[in-house]
Amino acid sequence: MNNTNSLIKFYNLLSAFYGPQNWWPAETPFEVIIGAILTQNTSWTNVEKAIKNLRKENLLSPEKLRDISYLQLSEIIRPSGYYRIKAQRIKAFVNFFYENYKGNLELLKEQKIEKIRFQLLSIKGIGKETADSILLYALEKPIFVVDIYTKRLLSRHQILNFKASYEEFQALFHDQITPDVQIYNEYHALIVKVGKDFCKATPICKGCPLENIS
DNA sequence: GACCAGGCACATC
DNA sequence: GATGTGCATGGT
Repeated sequence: MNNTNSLIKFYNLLSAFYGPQNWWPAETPFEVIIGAILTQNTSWTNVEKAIKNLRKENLLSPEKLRDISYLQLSEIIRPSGYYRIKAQRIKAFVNFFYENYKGNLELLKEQKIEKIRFQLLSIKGIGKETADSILLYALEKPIFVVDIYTKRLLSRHQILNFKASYEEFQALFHDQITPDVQIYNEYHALIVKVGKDFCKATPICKGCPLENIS
């Protein structure tokens, strides 16, 4: 199969099989950012417990997270795992957010995508996937999010070696799919969905909508 | 009890 | 640049 067409074919098959994913599962863009940090190497069900705790304590705002102590925050997000380090990371983001943008998402959103990405990556605890998740799902910028499922899926379909760089995976999507926030949103969500169903660390290819491709 | 989950930073070679 | 390790809870 021609790789130029395969990513589009994958998308069409996944979209037909699963339908709309309605991502990101959050009530506000700010909540997306917090969720993006909490879900690092962590199952979403655990993140949900932490988000639920935050909501119960009415902490899902920049001001509240700025003012709460690190120790209290870490206990509240404990169910998400890595809770001490994640509390630091949330604090680091919120500090950056106030120092540079007064805690105002609209101000952040006005900036150029390259500038935002560079600034996010300079925050300790925010790497490429988290930065791109924030850009796409919270700030609605057309950038593709590469995650473990993306690497498994494309490597298993012989499109790219699993050990290829984040940028190489991302470039495939950017080159082969016209940048579009809604399409990138849906595609990444579909990859996570099919990944959870079929493309785990030990894959189950039987029944996968992409089972018979290439 | 082992394995896995929507990463990242840091040490070492 | 590549590889190894710590970080941690909760579901299967």
